[in-house]
Amino acid sequence: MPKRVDPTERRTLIADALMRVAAERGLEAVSLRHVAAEAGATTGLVQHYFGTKDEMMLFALEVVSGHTEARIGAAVTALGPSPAPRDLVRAMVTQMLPLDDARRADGKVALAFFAYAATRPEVAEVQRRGSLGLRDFFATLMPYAAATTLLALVEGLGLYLLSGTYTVEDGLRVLDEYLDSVFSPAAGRP
Amino acid sequence: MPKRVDPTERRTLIADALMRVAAERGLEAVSLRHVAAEAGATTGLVQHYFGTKDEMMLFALEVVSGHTEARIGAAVTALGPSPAPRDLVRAMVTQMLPLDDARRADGKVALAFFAYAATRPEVAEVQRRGSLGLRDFFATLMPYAAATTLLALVEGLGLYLLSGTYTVEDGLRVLDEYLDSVFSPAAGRP
DNA sequence: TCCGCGTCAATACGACCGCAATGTGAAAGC
DNA sequence: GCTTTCACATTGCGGTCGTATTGACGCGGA
Repeated sequence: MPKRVDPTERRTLIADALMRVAAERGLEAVSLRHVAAEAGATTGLVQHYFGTKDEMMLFALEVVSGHTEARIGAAVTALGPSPAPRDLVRAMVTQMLPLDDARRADGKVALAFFAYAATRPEVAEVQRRGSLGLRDFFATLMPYAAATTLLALVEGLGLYLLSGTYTVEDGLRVLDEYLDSVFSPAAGRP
Repeated sequence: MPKRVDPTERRTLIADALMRVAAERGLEAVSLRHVAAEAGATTGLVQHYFGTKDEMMLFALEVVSGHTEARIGAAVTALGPSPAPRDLVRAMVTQMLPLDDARRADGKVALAFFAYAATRPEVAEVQRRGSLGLRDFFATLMPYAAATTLLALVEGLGLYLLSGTYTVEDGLRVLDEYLDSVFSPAAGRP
């Protein structure tokens, strides 16, 4: 047998390059050549690990959601055991907001994929499942309607933060106010 | 002078074709050839009225925002004079949601442009100005923080409605609940 | 009348695209 | 040591892209 290589390692290496290209120049700049160049490889390598471009895109989408899920998981464990519901929810949705460069890059790619999904039903299905899973989890911590609202609110905040329309302070203030309205029992009313 | 033609009429004709292509096949399928074919014209005509592709895209973006603004204006005048603030706001944001085919198509294009803007600062600036203008107007009808929240919420709802993640009923329920929380004086509390 | 210009069509060009085919090099098994 | 097989590199094909160029056609002004 010849030299053996971990295929998923190579695939994530390529997907990382893809996301760098997508974050810097947009998803429409993602081509086999550009991704290969960004990865310091040739198009042949990319072709070897992804039979077609669509395969590559789909894998990259999974990597992006993997990033956010990993961040969410880390933030949750950092909270220690049995945190207050409000803290838990806040820690989770905070990881979905573009608050630093890493999350900004992921957010850009995620947004690009959202538009990409508008004409690819199978991609849309992946996103749909992820969002609804999150919504259902939130619904165990707060009323169903509030969970639905929260998710939409966070998505919209992410958009406006990404485009620079809202400042980070505004975004966090909006988020905290909404969490207050859900989790605190109509505070400050005599 | 030779044959004269209304240039803006031709330009909107082309832009309409562009939006049809974008709504059906995604913004990445928007090319001079495709747009020209959809408009029943040649690429030469498109080039004649838009020196470059970017000019065409920018004009189309203005047309999309024009659509929503027109819908908003119509909905507002349909409300008659001096409507209740809640009704006014609801009528306006409802026009930003993809609740029928026309608004769905516009929403798809708007989403595509949002992603497009992520790598084009001058496009992002156009969108930013529009959103902040709307936010400031809403801020004359409700608290500033609530206006900020509402806009983000509507944007997120639009996304989830577009992707089919939320149903129209869910979306409208979320919207109405939020409007209740803003406009009704902590109802149902003795 | 005919000239000039606005309007549009036709075509060509160079760049880039996804993808397939083919070649090369090295390590594992015999 | 030869062969096999995986891991990549190279190259080329057919197509589409944005754009520039060029020309035809029609009509208002001289």
